[in-house]
Amino acid sequence: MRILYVEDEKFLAEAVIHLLKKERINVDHAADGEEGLKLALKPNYDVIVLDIMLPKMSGLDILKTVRHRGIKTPIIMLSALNEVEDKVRGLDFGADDYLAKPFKSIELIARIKALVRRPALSEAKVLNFEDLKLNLTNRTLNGVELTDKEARIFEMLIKTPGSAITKEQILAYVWGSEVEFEENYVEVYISYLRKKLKSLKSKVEIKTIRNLGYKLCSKN
Amino acid sequence: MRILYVEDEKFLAEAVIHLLKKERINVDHAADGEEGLKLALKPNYDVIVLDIMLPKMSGLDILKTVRHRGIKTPIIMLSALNEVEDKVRGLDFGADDYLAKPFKSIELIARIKALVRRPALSEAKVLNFEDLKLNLTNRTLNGVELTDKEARIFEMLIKTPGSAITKEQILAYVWGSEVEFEENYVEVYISYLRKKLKSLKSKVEIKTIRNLGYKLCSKN
DNA sequence: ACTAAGTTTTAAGGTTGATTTAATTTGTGT
DNA sequence: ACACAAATTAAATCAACCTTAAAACTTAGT
Repeated sequence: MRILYVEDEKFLAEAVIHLLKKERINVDHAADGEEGLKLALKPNYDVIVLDIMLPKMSGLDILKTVRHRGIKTPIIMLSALNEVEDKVRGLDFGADDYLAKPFKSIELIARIKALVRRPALSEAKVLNFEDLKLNLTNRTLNGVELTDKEARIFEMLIKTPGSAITKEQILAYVWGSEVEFEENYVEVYISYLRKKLKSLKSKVEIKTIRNLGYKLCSKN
Repeated sequence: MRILYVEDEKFLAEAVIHLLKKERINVDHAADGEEGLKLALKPNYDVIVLDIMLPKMSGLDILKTVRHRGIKTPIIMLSALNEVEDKVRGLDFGADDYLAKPFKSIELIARIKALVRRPALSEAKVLNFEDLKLNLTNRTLNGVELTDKEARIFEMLIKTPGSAITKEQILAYVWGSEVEFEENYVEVYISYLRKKLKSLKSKVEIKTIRNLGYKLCSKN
């Protein structure tokens, strides 16, 4: 599990990070709002923890921007002021939980885990469309193995059957928004996926919509 | 046999530990709730004994957290108050037994032994997959001896034949929360397990799924 | 307490295969 | 037919993973 923790109080941050690591939670830390936002837009995190009062850009602004971009990662807000105001505003803007400072680390850990609740060891995450079955637990498409990037792109496609997704959306989700945008990345991987669909003799194909993006649909 | 005993009353704790040691039971002792939880999450104990009233974190909270993590170690709750309330709540949260204070040490010892004997009686701990038979009672894989860590990792793999498990999951289950995260531990042990599978000429192999984890599957 | 055997941790170097890069070819709409 | 978008391919790169061996622990036996 990997989380992003945006916190400017150096001493507190260090203590919390230490405890999170002991819990096997990987932590990226940002010490101000701008860096926090930059990292928050990467598609790497299971949970984002945002202090509200931050240099350069407030936690609430990060929250707003992230949600505005359509990123659904669970977010926990922290506030030094136990003000109902902040709490209400945070939850309004799409935060998932709220914790007043000072808090016990164990409390934060519990809330992080509550938000993630990963599926039990055995249950597989499977997505279906027509004759296709994408298994994200062992990263196979009808038995054929996919690489990390292939699987994430196909996950996007299969989650929105019918409607198209743009290359920008794919880049944002799979590569994160910090990368130099190279649309060719997407083209290369779409090509790999098509090759695999062909080898599966699937009835489904990835259709190009010029100047827009791609969508999954039945042949003919 | 190794147990964890979480108890803040120093004098009582010393007396009980002394008697347990006479019984050749190895005891780790924690004097407050936080330390208790930390130790309880290690996968080292045959039984955990939790006082309910503790500094920093109550025994009930430890119990809840431990069970929430899927740890099945038998747990005995101790309460200074002979309150039905506590008893009921403890058992609800997944405790295996309950003992009211004051208790006689011999009583505690009897209950610990009762709990340890239990699984041996009911379940023959054998897990199968293809041509492999993992015996957890004597820790052998088709007759070949495994070390503790090897056996625990292989147990995870064989319990989820279809799907992959991540290094994080393995670290959490086998090493518990105490270690600074070292993925190389897992890699080393996977390597040892592969060597043993090879020497068994098994049809089964451990497959790496890059950036995800490992799974067990038939060759070819 | 000392020794020996077995297990786990540490660390370094080697290998592999997914990803990136880049050049070329194919396709599409006007 | 033209211009531009998208597809394809193969080679280069780089991070993830593997292996090994030695050091550091543990445990049990004398």
